[in-house]
Amino acid sequence: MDIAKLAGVGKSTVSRVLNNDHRVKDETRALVQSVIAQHGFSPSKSAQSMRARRSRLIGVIVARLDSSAENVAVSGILSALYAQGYDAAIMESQFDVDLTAEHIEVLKRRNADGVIMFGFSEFDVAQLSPFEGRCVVMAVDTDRFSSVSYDNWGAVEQLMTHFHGEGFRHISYLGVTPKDLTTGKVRLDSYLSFCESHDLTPVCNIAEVSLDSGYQVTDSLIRPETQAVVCASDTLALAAGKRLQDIGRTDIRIGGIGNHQLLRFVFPQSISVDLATDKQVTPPLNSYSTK
Amino acid sequence: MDIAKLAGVGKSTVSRVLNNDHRVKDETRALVQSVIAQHGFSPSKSAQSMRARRSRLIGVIVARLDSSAENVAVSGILSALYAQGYDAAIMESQFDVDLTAEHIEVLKRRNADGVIMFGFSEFDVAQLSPFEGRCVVMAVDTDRFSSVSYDNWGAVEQLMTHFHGEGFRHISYLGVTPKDLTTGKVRLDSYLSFCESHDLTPVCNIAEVSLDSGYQVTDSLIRPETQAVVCASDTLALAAGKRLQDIGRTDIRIGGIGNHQLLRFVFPQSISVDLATDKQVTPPLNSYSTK
DNA sequence: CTGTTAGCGCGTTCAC
DNA sequence: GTGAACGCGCTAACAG
Repeated sequence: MDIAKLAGVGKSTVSRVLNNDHRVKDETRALVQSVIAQHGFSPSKSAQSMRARRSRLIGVIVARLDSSAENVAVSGILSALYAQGYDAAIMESQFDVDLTAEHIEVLKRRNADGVIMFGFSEFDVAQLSPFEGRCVVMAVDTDRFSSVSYDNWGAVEQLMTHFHGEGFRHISYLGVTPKDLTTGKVRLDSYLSFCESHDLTPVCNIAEVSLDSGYQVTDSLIRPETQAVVCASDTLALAAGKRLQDIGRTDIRIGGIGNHQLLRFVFPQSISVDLATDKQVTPPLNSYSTK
Repeated sequence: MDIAKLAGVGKSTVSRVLNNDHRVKDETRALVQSVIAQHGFSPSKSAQSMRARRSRLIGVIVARLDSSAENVAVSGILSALYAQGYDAAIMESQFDVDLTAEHIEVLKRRNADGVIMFGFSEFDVAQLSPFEGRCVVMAVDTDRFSSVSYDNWGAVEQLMTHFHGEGFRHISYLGVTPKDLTTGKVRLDSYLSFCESHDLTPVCNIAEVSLDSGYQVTDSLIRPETQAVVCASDTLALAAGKRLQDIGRTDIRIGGIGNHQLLRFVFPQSISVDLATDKQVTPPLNSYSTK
């Protein structure tokens, strides 16, 4: 260690200063610190994590970097991590199982202390076994790992209750494929269940996760008596809103999930529930807040 | 190295297998590989980068994780990086000088091989001095580091030329504060210059970078004769589009910068130029493509 | 072709 | 309080 000789002290003294060990005389500490500052020295994380057997690095694997829902969560996660003195390695799975596997491998090789993974349908949680006990899976239900699952059922129910409370009895639903368990099946089931228990006639259809698809499929949901359209995501809600506008049905209200700011801005007749405020954490972990 | 003993060979042989060194007998290689596979072993990046004096890690500091313009660029950067066998450390500056400094410090401590930084007004490129010669600054003009600057002037000019070519002579401009050199001043100057050289009367104003602000400021740009509004960003264009819709001026065309998919979807009367296709790289670097 | 040796920069004993 | 010595997992240089 260069600093040690420059300050005329031993390596371990420098190490102690770096780690705020109290067993250092104040003058010595000041001296070492000034030398460190002068040379812009900073300890190597590689060496530290090699020796200390931990890296203070947490991998955060999102599905898409440009997903607004994930961004909200990531933003909270990052500040919580930084506050605890951890670094984050943000990676993008792109819903790709192989790419995800590579990311996990990299995290393993970097001695990551843990992983926060945003799940997707095809993702096999078993891939996380190297991080067993040190990982959290978001937006997926699994009993093998700690998981934070969004309250998909509740989100749809919340929207339905809202519209139903306004006296609406003709509420359509625009969803995504049930192959996607959480965004697809659970939300659709929640809609159907609500309809059944409240004696409503369900009118629903499935679209791709794209604006154009949502736009086109919307037509199949519109009857003269339709009063609202609940959508499985804000992207679909935007698409539906646009279609409704184009066919002059601005009387129809829109419900989305994700709390995307553009939705309400462009289509004020819409509401969107925020998944981030309504999570279910299983089992209990060290608490972290999205704030 | 555990693998070495298990396979009954020397450490360096294992190392050679790991690094695809040809100087290993095929059987030995196969043996070692099978042992490696059996134990799910993978070499520690910490140890490697400590020894090899390089980490194959590149820091990518974006301003905002949810910026669509940056996401487009990052997406291309990531695939280019992965293709070259590099890892990326994605970080978010949030336009915060201090946070950026911390990120750079972390990258230094992790022995990052280089940095790709998306600049912002207050950012002082001097902070990157530890990575002198090994960094690229995006969206900022500087002669100290390699920089990729978007063609801000050209983007506005392109939009103006487009509308002018359609015969429009009353084109307003909605910009952001000139304190922001690239998004603010350069784009505004480009507008003013175009007006002067084409004998148009400039009508322009400055908004905050928010939907609400853009919405409000739009009014000040609208005259009975107004034919188009060019905006400094797609966010502002969305805001303007909404305002124009609300006041029934859908005859007015909109120009944005950033190629945000929602803009054209919601307001088909708009066009948006893509900064990503029109970059200026200074000085020449190892080429990389956003594709 | 393969094994042995010497550090990379740090934290952690253990002596002083 | 402080310094010297050792080893983390790996690669490069050298010796077979």
